[in-house]
Amino acid sequence: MARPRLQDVANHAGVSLATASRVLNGSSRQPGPELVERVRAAAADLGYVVNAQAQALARSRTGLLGLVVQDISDPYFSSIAAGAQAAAREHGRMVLLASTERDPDAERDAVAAFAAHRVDAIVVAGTRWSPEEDAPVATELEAFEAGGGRAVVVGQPLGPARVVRPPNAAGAADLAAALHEQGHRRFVLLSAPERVVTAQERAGAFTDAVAAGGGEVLEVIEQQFSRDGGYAAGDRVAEIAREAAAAGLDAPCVFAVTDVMAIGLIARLRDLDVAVPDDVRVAGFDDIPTLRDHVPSVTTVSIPLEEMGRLAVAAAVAEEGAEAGAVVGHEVVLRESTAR
Amino acid sequence: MARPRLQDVANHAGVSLATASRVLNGSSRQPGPELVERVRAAAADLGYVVNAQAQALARSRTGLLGLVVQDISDPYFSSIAAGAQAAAREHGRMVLLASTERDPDAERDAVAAFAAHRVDAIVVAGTRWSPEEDAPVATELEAFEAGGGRAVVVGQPLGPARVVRPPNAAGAADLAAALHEQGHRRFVLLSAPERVVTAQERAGAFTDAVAAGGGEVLEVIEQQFSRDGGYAAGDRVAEIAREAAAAGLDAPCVFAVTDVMAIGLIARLRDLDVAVPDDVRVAGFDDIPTLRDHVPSVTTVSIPLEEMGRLAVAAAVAEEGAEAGAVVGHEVVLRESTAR
DNA sequence: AGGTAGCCGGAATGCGCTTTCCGGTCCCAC
DNA sequence: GTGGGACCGGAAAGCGCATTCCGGCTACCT
Repeated sequence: MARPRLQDVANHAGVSLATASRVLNGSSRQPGPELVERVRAAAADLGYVVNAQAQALARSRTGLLGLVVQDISDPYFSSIAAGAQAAAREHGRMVLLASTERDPDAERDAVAAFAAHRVDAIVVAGTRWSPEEDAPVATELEAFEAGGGRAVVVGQPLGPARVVRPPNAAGAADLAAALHEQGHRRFVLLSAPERVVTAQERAGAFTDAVAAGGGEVLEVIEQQFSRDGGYAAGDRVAEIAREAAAAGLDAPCVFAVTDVMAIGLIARLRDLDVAVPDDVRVAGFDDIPTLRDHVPSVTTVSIPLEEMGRLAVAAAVAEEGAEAGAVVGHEVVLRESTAR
Repeated sequence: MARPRLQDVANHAGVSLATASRVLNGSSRQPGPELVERVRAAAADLGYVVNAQAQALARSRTGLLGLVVQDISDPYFSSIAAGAQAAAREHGRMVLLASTERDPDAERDAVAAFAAHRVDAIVVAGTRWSPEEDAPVATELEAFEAGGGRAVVVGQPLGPARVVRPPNAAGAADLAAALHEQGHRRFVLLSAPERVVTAQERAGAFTDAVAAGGGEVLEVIEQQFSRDGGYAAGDRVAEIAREAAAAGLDAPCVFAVTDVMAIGLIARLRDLDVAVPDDVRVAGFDDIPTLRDHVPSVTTVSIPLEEMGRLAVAAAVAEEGAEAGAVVGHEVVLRESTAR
């Protein structure tokens, strides 16, 4: 028993294919009420399920939305994905997902695969890399838009894509100002390799703001952009803290460019019996959901992850005339980890 | 400039449509090397991108995999999704994602939408509900398999689907045994409404094992199957703990049927100045990634979430002959939260 | 040398649906 | 009573591709 086709429904209802199509698939032109009824009944009778593939081919619109994230199991991305998914559902779109394990090549492959599936729009979420590494994805997106698709990126500009920008610079600057307000002056920067643009944006703005406030960045530690990177930085941070204590100086304040690094760092410091915030202060960035129940509670910059996902989808499905970029707010949240 | 079609490539290369198709789309029949070269060059020249929709229609296979989860921002599901995504990529499949906000109706809608998109297989991850609530999804899956698709569920049996079963009963029993071994005898069960089958499986097996060991379940608290549910249970747990202390009894041990509830509970207990594990012990279930850095570290049952996602995809893409269900291991992990 | 098996390209069909166009009705206005 | 809109149902032409035949060759076997 093969799946019934629209033609079968039409036959069963004693109408033409065109009429059946108009009844069942949201055409602007609706046949007379009696026929509508007959077609509906026939469809129900046969258990007809429309073939979206065939529809897409005929309409040359798929109603599909491609979402590329760098690691779907990372709370940063799964929050964005949740927002995007919800918005897509509201707009009647389906989401094709790709998780790239933070590999720019996989990012390009994902975009290419989405293009092959003729998704109506592609959302790429996550930090940009070096211009060389970004180039292939950018080219792919270029081709995609040339073919009539729309590209949106959550992060930094990439090729022709519209941009939803996390408030990296503003957030980091405000964080620096708030910490200054609290009396912190001696900072350590826990950042990521230069190619990670998000880390650079946050670190750069933080450094500038610290300098402007008359503070000092004692050292920049460069580590992986992950929980384990933060953990790995723990030993060096512990040393710095001990030197400060020995010299009778104020405990240093570490700005980890992302919450997951801050969490990893604190875990290592705990292993090493370095107290937070007594021996060293720690601040992060993102305010990921799991941070809420962390001990000690962690100072961070809260950014609306789900909303960013929603905004990206909104930009992706918006009518031609719609605006280009979206700005989102942020909020510095001071918690125990930087208490004096 | 419209997108080039295969026909354009064929013309440009001076060959027939059939030949171009055979060259570019992994046909078993490969034309002569000279033609292959010409077609390749023409495709590159024109920037040809195959139309997966048209392919799907012609082949009547889409290469799509539908993944239904109950909340993509929940680490339980995002871990499963990560495994599923990785496996899908290895198998050359694309993933269509739906997140249902734990609504059985949305679950059914998602399955129906996937069926309309003619995905080759559907994976539904998450606890089952009451038989009445499950029925619509089950019916939908039934129809889907009748139409030639394959259904896999991660959780409990549902309609005709193959099952990847989390070791709920075995894990909970082993946890009870391990806690008994540690000397715990007085337990409190923090469970979820009866309709949440996963919670019932864990709670049931735990209760049985406690009874078998000569322990006692003092009380069953029923709350939402979420972090906030755990938080809400905090007040009652605190009371129980205080009564125990007043009566000079051993501090009770709470088994929260999922880690996120355990985390919420501990958060509330901290607010109330009830010490874990001194005043009350807490154990969870799942060993979600974020648990690693929780303070106090939490006793739990570790289950291989990513692997479950992979297994589900493997079952979904397996050849006809392949086996039905998959079993996964588990491991009780004793940590500070239940230390005596 | 004759015959046949095996290849190779290409024409043509069809996957399931949307949509344009067309001819036919009905009704209203003049 | 007639002409003209407005509407309505259906035939047919694609949407872009895979794949089945089919006719023509070559190479090999006898």
